[in-house]
Amino acid sequence: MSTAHGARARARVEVTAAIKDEARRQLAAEGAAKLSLRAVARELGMVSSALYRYFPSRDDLLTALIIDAYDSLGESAEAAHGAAADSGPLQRWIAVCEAVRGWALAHPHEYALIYGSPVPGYTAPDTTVPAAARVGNLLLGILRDAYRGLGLARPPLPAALRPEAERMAADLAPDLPPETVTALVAAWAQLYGLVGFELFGQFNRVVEDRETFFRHAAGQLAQGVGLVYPQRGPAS
Amino acid sequence: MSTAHGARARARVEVTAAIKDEARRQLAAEGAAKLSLRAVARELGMVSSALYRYFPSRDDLLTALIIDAYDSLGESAEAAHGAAADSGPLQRWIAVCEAVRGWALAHPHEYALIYGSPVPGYTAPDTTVPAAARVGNLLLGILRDAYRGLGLARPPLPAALRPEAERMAADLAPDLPPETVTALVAAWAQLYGLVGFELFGQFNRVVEDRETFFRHAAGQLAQGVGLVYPQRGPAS
DNA sequence: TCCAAAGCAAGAGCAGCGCTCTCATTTTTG
DNA sequence: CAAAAATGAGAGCGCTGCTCTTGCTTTGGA
Repeated sequence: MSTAHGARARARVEVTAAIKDEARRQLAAEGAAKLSLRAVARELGMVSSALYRYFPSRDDLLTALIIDAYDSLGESAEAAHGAAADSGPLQRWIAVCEAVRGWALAHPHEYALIYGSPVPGYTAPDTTVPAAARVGNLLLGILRDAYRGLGLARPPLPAALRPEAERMAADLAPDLPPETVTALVAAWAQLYGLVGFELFGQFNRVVEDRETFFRHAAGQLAQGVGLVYPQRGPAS
Repeated sequence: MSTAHGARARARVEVTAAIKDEARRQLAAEGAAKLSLRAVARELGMVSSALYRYFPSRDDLLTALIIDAYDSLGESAEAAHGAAADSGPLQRWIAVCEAVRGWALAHPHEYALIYGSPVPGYTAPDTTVPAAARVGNLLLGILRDAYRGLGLARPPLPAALRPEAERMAADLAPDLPPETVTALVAAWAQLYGLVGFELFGQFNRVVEDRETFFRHAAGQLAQGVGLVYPQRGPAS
């Protein structure tokens, strides 16, 4: 159905892909701010106006790149998780965290695109949500496995936060304790704080051995979500 | 000396301030990417080329705004810390964290400017370092007080990280244990992860009661640096 | 099979941008 | 008081995102 509509449709997906490829190259080389539709068109041997047949605006091109970046990051994390499938939850947690960091260091501009300052006036369409959730779901899965296996330590929860914690748990993982889900959301944000600080230069002149530092911090995050010092989990 | 050089020098600082004020207004209104020298000049009733007598480039204007933003954030944090001066270290820690979050929510574009994706090709000059360090120094001071008073729990440190931890401690706070300094650096990055995720929309459809969530998370960070469950500190 | 409809590339053009250069005017300084 | 420095205005260069019109090609129904 999607590939049957003749030469024209096939050419369209090819050109679309070529535009995204060239845009990604410019993004990696110069950053999102210097991504220019005209430059992309020039490099592809087309005139700039022709490009608008494929992406109605520069922001739409960026949106496409954002979704691809989320997916690329998600794939990296999932691959790392798969490679550590035989290890314990703590090792898999750390493997995923390190995959996120590794991908970010390898694709700094794409990371900045998805986790840095949002483009002004630009709000990510709902299309990006599933791709953006992949890493979170991966971490959630690790916690689920651990919860059903060895059990999870349950970080204490202040009374004021309990309603919100139960709401989040109902939304994200009804089979996990609210304490765990809340701790995961916090750890998730904190993970990106660590990666972002390293990537955006905030660790310059502060942290030198960043690899070791990050591995340790990832382990601390794991402890925060109850992955360390496991105890028998209470009945769900 | 600095104000004595006649009307021209006085006019210069006034015009410089006016430019920065107008630029800050546009920054708050539209974000850094849409900050235009021409628009600033237009609003000030001058021609765009005249503006280059005060800021040699758009990036230099941004640098000035960055330093101001760091200082504004630092002042907010210090004020909050001062207001909580009579409270215990944990309360002061949380007060500073909440001040950071509050400032970020009140000045989202300025926060994005200093803690979001760096401007492409732009590397912050060393001028920004002291201003950028103010919040960190504040948190460090809280830990120092606690360490000298009730004492701090000392988070465990893996052997692989010990050399780096000792180096960081020697650089940042030779009077504090390496475990504490390492934990602080991590908590510092994680704090900005939490703030950034909320600010940049990553918590949309995930966290609703963000105030309560953040307060809890800040308390968890405090625990991570040893501020909770204080025990008699060992000899320094 | 033919023809209207739709898809597409190209070019010209608009308004805006950062930035540079020149020129006249004003203030400061030796 | 004259030389030097600072300042503002204007024109202009090359770039940007984006729109509109003009022809050409592919497509799908009669």
